[in-house]
Amino acid sequence: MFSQAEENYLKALVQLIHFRDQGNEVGTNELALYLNVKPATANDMLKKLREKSLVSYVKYGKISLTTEGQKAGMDVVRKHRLWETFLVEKLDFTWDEVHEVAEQLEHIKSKKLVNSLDDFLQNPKFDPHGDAIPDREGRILIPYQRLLSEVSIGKSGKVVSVKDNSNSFLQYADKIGVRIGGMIEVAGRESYDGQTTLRVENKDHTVSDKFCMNIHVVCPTCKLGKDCSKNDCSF
Amino acid sequence: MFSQAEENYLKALVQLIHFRDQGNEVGTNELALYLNVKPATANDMLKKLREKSLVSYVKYGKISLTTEGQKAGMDVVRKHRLWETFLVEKLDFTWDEVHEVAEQLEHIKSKKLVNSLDDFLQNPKFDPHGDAIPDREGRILIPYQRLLSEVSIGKSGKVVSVKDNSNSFLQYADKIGVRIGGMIEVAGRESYDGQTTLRVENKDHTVSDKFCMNIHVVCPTCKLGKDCSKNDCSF
DNA sequence: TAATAAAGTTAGGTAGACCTAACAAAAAAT
DNA sequence: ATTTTTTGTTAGGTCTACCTAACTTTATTA
Repeated sequence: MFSQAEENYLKALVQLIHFRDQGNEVGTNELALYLNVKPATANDMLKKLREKSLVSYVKYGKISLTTEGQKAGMDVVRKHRLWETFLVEKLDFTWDEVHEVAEQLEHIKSKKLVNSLDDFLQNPKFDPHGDAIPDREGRILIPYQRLLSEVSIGKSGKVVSVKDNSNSFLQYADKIGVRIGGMIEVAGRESYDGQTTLRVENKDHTVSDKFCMNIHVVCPTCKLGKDCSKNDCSF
Repeated sequence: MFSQAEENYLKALVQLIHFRDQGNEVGTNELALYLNVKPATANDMLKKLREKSLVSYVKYGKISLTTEGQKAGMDVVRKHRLWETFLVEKLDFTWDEVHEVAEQLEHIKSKKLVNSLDDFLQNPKFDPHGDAIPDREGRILIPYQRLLSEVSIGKSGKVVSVKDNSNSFLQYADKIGVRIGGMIEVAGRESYDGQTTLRVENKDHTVSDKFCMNIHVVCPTCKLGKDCSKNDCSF
């Protein structure tokens, strides 16, 4: 079994290496920044994880996860996202309240618990933020998604996830009716600065390009699969 | 907030001081034994808890909890028992599988989580072992209960709790149909060695006195309250 | 390409929670 | 009431996960 700290590093590496749109190279500094520790600390831990064959990297080189390390990290992500789903669906937590608690719950060690919880929630494929939940083997479904900032004028998308998890962002999104599973139409976009007019629940809101770059949407007709273009796709 | 270790000590002290039938005096050695640590370790922690005004004791003297310490310990017990209830009722864990996982879950820090869970479970008063669940203020209902070994021949009792939580005991109890909430009739008892014949679900089982001393039962007609004798009590 | 900046590493140090071994006080037994 | 046993305490050490400060390597840029 892994310590809580080890699990945090493995999860962080999975997120930085596998769950990012571009730039899947990770360094000590970036990892440290992500985990709110100092580079020296991250470096210590990387050596420890290398000893345990969970990561592979050479001095001054880039970091990658071994198969075993990736599996372990995925498992933490799986638990985190299942607990988030539980909190929202069963205990009526709101979208922006779950993260902190899930950070603790993800470290509970019990295979039976995770799998029972999965069944209890009816094996959800996506969590309340719209992120994919890895299955027992660490596999995830990858919806064909793009940033709201890249959706053409006049087209619509269904919100599947957000990149920013800060309270200020989540509350703002919530206020203008932007939530996971909801539809957004791009009514207009200013070429000068990317200011974008969104139509949400029949109301228009003008938001910044920055805001749009934090929201992932999928084509509402063909949510899954990479062959989206074959259908009469919204994008 | 308290560390996980601190919480464990506070919980242990609550159990040893308040949740025991007799001998509510606790010493360093006993506490250490209970927590599977060495006396020196327990002593270190006691000094730390005294610093924080959670326990009060003098060198070589007996240990007691301050009001604050008792509240904190009760809170851990509350969480432990709520999670056990959740595991059994919602995730179909069995009686003897819950303890280990609840030991981890009890340390999750979120008032909202505990109270939501409490509501989700419909504010249970007793956990799957039949132990009382403290409420938000740390209060518990005390059922008028006695040991099965003290129930007279011919009388019946409803099982409310067990003292032994070892797997061997729990599995044995389960095998002969003894479970929380179930009825047991004392059909006979050998005065020589206390061998007792129990009638459970219309079957008779002969068990040892030791076994009976681990089971708490309440009068089935007047479960709560100390004024049991007023009614036509089964005992 | 040499100077500067950024990224990564090492050495040595702290706090928490545990340990062993030696010792002191209190309780029990002779 | 003295010895023995039990119980409790102290001192000093380990391991984990963090830290700072100093240093080295790699990358950037002038």
